[in-house]
Amino acid sequence: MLLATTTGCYHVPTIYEVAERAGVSLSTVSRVLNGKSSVNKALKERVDQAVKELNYRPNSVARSLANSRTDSVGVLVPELNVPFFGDLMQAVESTLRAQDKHVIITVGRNCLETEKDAVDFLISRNCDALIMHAEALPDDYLLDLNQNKLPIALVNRKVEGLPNACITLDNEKGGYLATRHLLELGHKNIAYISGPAYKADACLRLKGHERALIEAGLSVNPQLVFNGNYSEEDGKIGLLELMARDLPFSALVCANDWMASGAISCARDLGMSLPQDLSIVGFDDVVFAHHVFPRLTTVSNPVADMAEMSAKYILNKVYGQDHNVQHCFEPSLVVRESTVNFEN
Amino acid sequence: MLLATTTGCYHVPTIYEVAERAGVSLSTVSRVLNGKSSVNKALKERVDQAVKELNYRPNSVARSLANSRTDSVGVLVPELNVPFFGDLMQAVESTLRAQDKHVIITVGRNCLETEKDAVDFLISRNCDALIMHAEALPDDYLLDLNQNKLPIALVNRKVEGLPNACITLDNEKGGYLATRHLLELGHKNIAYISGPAYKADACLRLKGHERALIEAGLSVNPQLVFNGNYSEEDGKIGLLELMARDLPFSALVCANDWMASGAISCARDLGMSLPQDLSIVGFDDVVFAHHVFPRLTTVSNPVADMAEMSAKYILNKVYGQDHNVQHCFEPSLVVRESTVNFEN
DNA sequence: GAATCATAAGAAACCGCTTTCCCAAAGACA
DNA sequence: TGTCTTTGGGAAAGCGGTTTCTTATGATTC
Repeated sequence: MLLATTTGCYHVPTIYEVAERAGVSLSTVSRVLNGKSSVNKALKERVDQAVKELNYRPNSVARSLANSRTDSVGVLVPELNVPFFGDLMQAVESTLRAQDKHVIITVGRNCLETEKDAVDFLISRNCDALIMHAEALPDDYLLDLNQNKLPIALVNRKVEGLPNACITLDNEKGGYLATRHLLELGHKNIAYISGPAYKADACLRLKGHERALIEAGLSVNPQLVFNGNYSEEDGKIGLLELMARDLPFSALVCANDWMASGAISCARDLGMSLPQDLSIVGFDDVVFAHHVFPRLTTVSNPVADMAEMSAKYILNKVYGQDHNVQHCFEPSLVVRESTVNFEN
Repeated sequence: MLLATTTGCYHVPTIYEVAERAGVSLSTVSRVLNGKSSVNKALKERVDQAVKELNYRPNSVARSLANSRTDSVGVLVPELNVPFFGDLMQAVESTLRAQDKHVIITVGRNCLETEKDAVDFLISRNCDALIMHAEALPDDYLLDLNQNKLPIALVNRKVEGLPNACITLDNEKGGYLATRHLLELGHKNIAYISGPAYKADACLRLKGHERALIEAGLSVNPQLVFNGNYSEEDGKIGLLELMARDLPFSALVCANDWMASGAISCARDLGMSLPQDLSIVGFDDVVFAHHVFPRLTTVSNPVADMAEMSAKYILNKVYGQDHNVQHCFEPSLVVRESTVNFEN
């Protein structure tokens, strides 16, 4: 408990008061607290005792000023109210807080200006490092940041020149798994709604899809691919467009769960019965994937693991800890009820 | 741009260097920067010029130490990866950041110990104030905090003795709206899956439900009420239990969307066709409410507005700003496809 | 027993900024 | 013109720690 004073305010004890109570100098107190230098056992005990009696807690601001470390890590995510990024933050926050670091979270909104703003803001708060899920910032910018001695970790993004900072998913394999699953169910005509072509993950997922087709001896037909922008709306538009092209397909891979959800709504609106008329696979396995009907078969994206790893990387890099760091993660297939054997 | 030095490191300019370059003392620079005291116009211009040339940014840590304000607000939410709290954080973060404050986010996990831990942590980071969606912390604890001169704002919670700090929803009205909607559709036998009885919002929602029934001249039958814990699982259990009681009901109100989603899955597993066999209303209108099938009719919870308001309250209270603060918010009905006229 | 060397604790500088205190210059007034 | 206020800027004292530098003490060596 803090000590009440007559003002009704609560006085926060300083290191001076601890030193006085313990009858030592404040440098000794500091040494005891940080344990970096050896201190006589008797003195140490007196200090510990005083700390306990006063319920002393070092002032984190003063400490930061003195050793130019804030014990804070800036986090940049596109949105806060999207479960995928929620998982990311959850993992980062708990990993760092367990080591007494804290996170300062900012939002980038997939917009270059907002992301730059956010990074400026984090820099102005003297963050020791940055963990980012950056969508719009160009590679050069990230390289610059890092060269300015601000350690960064990038989740879900690969930047040439920053091999260590990047924690990524094997997106190609994910795309491959999704399509191979459908092939194994007997589907031969598989449509694909991709993410935007300028995003590396979208390209890799598509590439994996194509590899699966080729391995199965099938041809890749660009007419069966639609380029969306990862939004629910584009799932709808994509399905309509693909159907308008008049090529038959019995299954559909969507490059994320949002588009899959949009496609499902759309299919139902068109009077199709799912999954019999159309098998659908998503990607990411976000929270709501099992809320959609039929429950979505999808590729899990271990974003929480990746986020935890990014935090560990920072703990190593900035705070001298020693965790094992894995840079590339494997996706896996989660089979639910939106895919079914091809019947014909 | 920062200035490169020969070490490859980047030197961050201090207020001394600004003063030197402008040919004034550092107190003058400080005065110009904070604008609290009048400064000769010519000097001010020289300082501004120097600031620009050096790309000077005040060190936030040193500033905090000197004026014992960190310009940071601690935020406590139960989970990060739940859209409802995502909305809350999004609103708080953007409102505060627009005023150059930052948020430090911590997670409480609906657990007393974790919540206390989180608050301790936030206090140790010298937050200027706390915004909380506290689930487990008792009222006394919150009163204590506030009396210790740490301003707090409570979202979605009413604590006697802290009338100003509480930003709440009219839950009673929400429960009323949900049930009245069903009554207007002709339903007479309406079951209810409640949240835990120890939560004030759950009780109020139930009370609203009962008021609607009474206003319609119907009786309140406790046999048609099940007490859940707001989890998806309890939506399932609740529906099964209610059906086992063998009283007919054509509609169901769930005290939140998660339980509604659970009930929907369960109903479908039981072979019911929705919404014909059972109309279901949720509460909160979380992101996935329109992903479930049938799309969920629910009561919207303006959590983002409430969160923004809590941030404004703190801006007023701690940072001397002057926003209008509204303490009680109104829910509204969102009609989708999970409710339908009672046919018989 | 004197000289050498660790070891540990205290004194003081420092981190970068705010703010009080003080004094000089300028304006107001008689 | 001389005194009294204002006004505005500089010097310096914190804010609460860390860390370097210095010195006192006791242990080790010859």
